[in-house]
Amino acid sequence: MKSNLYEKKAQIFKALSNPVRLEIMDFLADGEKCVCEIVENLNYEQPHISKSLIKLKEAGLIKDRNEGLNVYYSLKICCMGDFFNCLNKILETN
Amino acid sequence: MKSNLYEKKAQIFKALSNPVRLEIMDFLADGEKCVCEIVENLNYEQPHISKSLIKLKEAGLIKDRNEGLNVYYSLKICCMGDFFNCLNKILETN
DNA sequence: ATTATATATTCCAATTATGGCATATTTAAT
DNA sequence: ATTAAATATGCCATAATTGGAATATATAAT
Repeated sequence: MKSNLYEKKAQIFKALSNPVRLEIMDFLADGEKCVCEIVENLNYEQPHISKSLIKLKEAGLIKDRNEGLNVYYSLKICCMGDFFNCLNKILETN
Repeated sequence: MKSNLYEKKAQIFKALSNPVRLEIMDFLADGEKCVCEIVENLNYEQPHISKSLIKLKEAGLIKDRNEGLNVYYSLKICCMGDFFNCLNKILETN
């Protein structure tokens, strides 16, 4: 029960424990974006971006929406901003 | 510069991306504890706990203090609670 | 039906994390 | 100086993650 909950939380943190995926989260904080926009703006291979998005989605951090050929991703979590601010403080401190 | 910042944040998330370490963070939320108390309360080997604590400390999430033979660890971060509440919401949703 | 475009998947080698066990280090007490 | 107790470190096999390259799938347009 309880340990299972820690597992699930760890899963979420794991999804966020990668610089590329963090950069994607940051980019999505600006609003919904299609994969192509993300690939254009961040400098990584399209398959890499795609895999990163899927990992974030599986963790429940973002959601997707199809429109023709495009897939639009957006944040599904509202409290990232606060926590990121907190992290910035930590990074300043040490 | 910027990518380096994402690296560092990813490092913090990585430290939190493990159920044992999350359980330790939760336990420390109650207040400062020595390693022995953590080992007694959580059911893991002492070396495992010790290594987990060091990883959390390196990430800047906890701090330590020596007193005789004992080493006391405590949280160095104030915003975990809010973010954990947010995670709970996510976990309820999916 | 063919072609083009957007996105996802598979495969793979290299790196990194995990957790157990044995052992080392440090401090205090006798 | 020895011993005991608390904590940290090193070693190791296994498992998971990483990111690149090639390929597959799906949708739309001609």
